[in-house]
Amino acid sequence: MKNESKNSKGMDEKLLKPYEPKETEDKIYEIWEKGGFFRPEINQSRTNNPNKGKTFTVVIPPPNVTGSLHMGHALNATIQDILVRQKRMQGYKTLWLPGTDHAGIATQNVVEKKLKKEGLSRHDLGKEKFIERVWEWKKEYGNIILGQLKKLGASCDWSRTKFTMDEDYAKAVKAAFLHYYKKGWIYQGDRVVNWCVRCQTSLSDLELEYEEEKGKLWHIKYPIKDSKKFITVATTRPETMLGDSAVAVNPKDERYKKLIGKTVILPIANREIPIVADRAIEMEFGTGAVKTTPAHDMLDFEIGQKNNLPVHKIINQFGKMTTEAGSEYEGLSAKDARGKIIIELEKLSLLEKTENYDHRVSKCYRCGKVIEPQISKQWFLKMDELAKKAKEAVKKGEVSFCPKRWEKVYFNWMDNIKDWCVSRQIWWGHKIPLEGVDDVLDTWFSSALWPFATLGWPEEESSDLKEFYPTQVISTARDIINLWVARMIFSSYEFMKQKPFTDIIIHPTILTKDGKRMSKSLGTGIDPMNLIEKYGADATRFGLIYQMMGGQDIHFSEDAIMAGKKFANKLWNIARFVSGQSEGLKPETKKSKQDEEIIKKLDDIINSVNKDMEEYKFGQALHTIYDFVWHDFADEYIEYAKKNQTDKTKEILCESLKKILTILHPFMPFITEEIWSVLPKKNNKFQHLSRLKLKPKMSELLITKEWLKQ
RNA sequence: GGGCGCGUAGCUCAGCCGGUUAGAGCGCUACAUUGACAUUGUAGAGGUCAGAGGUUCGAGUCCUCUCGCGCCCACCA
Repeated sequence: MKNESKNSKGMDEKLLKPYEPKETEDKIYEIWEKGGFFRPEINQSRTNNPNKGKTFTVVIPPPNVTGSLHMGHALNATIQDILVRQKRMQGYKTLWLPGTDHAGIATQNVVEKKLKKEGLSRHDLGKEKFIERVWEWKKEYGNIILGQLKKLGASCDWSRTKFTMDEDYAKAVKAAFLHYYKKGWIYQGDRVVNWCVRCQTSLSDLELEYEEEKGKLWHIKYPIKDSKKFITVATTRPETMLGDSAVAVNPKDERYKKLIGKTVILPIANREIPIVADRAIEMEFGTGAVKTTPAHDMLDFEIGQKNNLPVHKIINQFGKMTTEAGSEYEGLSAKDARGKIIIELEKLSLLEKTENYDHRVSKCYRCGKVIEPQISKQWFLKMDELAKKAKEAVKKGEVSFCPKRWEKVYFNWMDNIKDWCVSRQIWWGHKIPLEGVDDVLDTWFSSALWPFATLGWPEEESSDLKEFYPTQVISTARDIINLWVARMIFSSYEFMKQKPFTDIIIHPTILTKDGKRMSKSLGTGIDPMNLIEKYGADATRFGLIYQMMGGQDIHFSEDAIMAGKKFANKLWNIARFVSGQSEGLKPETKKSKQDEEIIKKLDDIINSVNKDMEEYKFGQALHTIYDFVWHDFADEYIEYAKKNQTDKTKEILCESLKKILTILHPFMPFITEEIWSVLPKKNNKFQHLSRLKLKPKMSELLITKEWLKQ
């Protein structure tokens, strides 16, 4: 940059012996950010650009404001950064739009926990004060994760950072809801929903977690009216029998065929209930006869509707028995009620047998409490029309999953789609914009609008929306394919009349070395910030991508990050050698066999890397660069060039290094930029590698003639 | 009950459309080295490519089955 001092060997003193990422990364990031290199208005300033006028847009999957960067984020951010940096260099007007999600339940829980330490509950504060506290919390901690992304080198346009509760974003949410409402697709209904008694809200099926639990299967005899016979039902939740409205059997079941239509005396409650037929009943399970509790089970609710059964809500929103459960039980917890029921049944000799039975229990994904399914009034969005279009989009290939196999997960969900329960009973979120309704919307309702609401929708005149929509790529984790990706797709077709993005990259899941899930609570997680601290951001990015092969899950090994650090050092020393060697060169104009070979090899690997990048095979691409740089360029050619110090080898060394830096830059942006900054350049237009513009194929560098020759 | 992925060196993984002595990183062994780099170089040890059968002139590579591991979906009460 400035007049560098040279030592006696002609080597830049700037290039210290070992590479120290700490000394360069923050400094370089500041240069990029201050220079506005990540802003599309600035990053496409060249005139002779073959991709002029073309945009490339990626919106980041907005991390929850509660979160801090985990390995999955780090991998995903690196993937996106590689993509946008490459496209930027290729001359696309490139926008990577960052932001955060208000994450209704998650954030509310975090703030509630904090209040608890002060001995307060949210009810002590009241709704308004509580929401104020959440905003305060968001102000203080909500952007931590964005700062961490910067440390990783993410080249987002921070001037366009969005939050799903921003004022303009709230307008978009409101507009979207009212649009559906006017269309008649929003309705209120009584449904059995997954109810979390702790969070006091309904949850969608996708917001549940399942846990295998050792339980029991109780076989209970229900007396048949005007007979001495019984019909035995099997249940894991005997306490719900107080709310039974029927016994259901499969119409094909020979054992029970004759009983269909008969009446049963429900024990304890002493109610008369019918035996009904339903094809959904599995004959093989339990006794093949199922007690039907419409208020507390989804399937039972449906059977109830088909058969016009009364609904007895016997458990309330706090998980306590209601008046309808009978005076003996009112006020008891469901668990206590169960114990009491069992004793009672034993007294009545109606308990036929008890089996051990392991089954999956659904739990709240945020607080882990057992879900209490119960009937409640909720708002729903009709899904049939929306799902149809979204399905077609993927079928027709307008939108594609990469790797393709993930589309199965999507289709499977779309084929079995149910109306979306969009109301939640928490306080932190977008209010449902209807008179007298104080529920809020499911967080994912707002996330579903992310690709266009961040660009200015519903303002028709938004220039960003016109210029940067639709986006090209979304990159995300598999577990939100349906929760988020599917919903963005149908939202976009509904509101924008077009696809939200073309390619959906589903990145690998990062597991521990022995294939276990990384989780904070299990203590198996690794904090990427520690890796950056220890090895540098470039090395961390390298290590993550280096392990990303074949679209499979990554059994994370820190060795790969270490290899990244070593590789950075290797590159650093290659640069020291290339920039240092300048005196006592023999004149030579002809290329030797070795010269020809290395030039060809480099051009070959650049083509191969470009091809892999187009197919999002980032791991393969990085392996190719690594192998070439270390083994072909350093081990072979540099050793050759040491023995043949000529004008020619010097020239080839310089040209090759510049090409290497260019192709490696999206992967390891800091060190490549740093080395670039100290290489002699004729024209200061090419001061920063991040602003370099290339032809689509990197092997044909736009400005080869101008800058390759020194 | 459906669906998906994986089983190749001690560990983490490459090996594309099937083709000569199966590769890398880390680890291990021996040697080298004050002029790019010990965060290095050279050489080396280490694999019946989960198992069985099949297709083929020829199979980690394609087909079938078996075993083992992991994940996802579904209203088995």
